[in-house]
Amino acid sequence: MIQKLTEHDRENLQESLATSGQKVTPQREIVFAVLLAKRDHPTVEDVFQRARESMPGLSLATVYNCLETFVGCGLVRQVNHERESTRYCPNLAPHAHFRDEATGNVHDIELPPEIIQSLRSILPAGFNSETIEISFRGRSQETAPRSTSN
Amino acid sequence: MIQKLTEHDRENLQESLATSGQKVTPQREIVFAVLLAKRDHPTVEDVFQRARESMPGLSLATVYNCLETFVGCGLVRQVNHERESTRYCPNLAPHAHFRDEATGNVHDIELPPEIIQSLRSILPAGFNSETIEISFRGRSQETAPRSTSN
DNA sequence: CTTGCAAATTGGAATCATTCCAACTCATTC
DNA sequence: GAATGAGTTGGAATGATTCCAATTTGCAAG
Repeated sequence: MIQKLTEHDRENLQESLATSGQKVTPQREIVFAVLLAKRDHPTVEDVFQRARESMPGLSLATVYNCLETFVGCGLVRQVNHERESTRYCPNLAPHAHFRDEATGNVHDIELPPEIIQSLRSILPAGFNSETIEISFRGRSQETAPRSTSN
Repeated sequence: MIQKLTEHDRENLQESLATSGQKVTPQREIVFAVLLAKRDHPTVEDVFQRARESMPGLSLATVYNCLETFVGCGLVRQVNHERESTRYCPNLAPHAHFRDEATGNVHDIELPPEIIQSLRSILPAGFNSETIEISFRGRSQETAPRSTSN
């Protein structure tokens, strides 16, 4: 079951939405809370299932809408690996992703600023990048079961 | 219209296929030739259209099969950006991709070994990566029309 | 309070890339 | 020249995502 948002998180949500002229709704609160509650890079379907526990009437379309809205106002990041379902991630710090082929789990990998800097520097003149995405694929010796919880 | 494979390219194809116990077929030759002829990171549909010019009876399913086979034996790389259709790339040297948001074009960006090295080094112990994918998204001042030809 | 809006939500249909499958082709081998 | 098996084919099936028209909701104005 999903706990409610902390005061701080709700404000964050409220402000980010307001900035792009949008409002907090019960659905958006729940979807946001789900993302914060378990940071295991859930798919839309995952979010849908979890959110339904608190709000049974919630529709899949709304989950798509909410997540798109959040991405639009910079509250969460999309994570894609190959052509698998898109996953969502409320970690806004610059980071790369490691996808464990054995388990399917996705881990955040901290990204030191100097690496980002050196990556930018390999772009030829005239290439202006807004986003850099880095993903590793391989195997990790995870001990924990499926999760990278909060 | 697609030129035939050079002697060298055909041998390359033949050997790579043979290594995983597979044979050269007319369809595979054409699909491979299409990839080499214009290295603009075509989608399956692109490849299909181009290959049909030389082999009208070719089926889409076969193009999918051929490309999958090539990826399997290391002849070409898959390139994914967000959830767009998969693109294919016969450039085997380590490189990143730059996706121009304005045109949709994808450019190869050379990747110096020391960068790859430093990227590997940010992985925590226990994470063994087989592949690193790096993609930039932004805008470039391209002068040339849609292509990054051979 | 009502009324009227605009934004948000909903369920289901539509789309699109990709995969699956069963039938067919073709080159080889016995 | 029949059997074998890989490869090819067209069409059906799948699955994630998007689209859409109909409601619902939250407010603001009267």
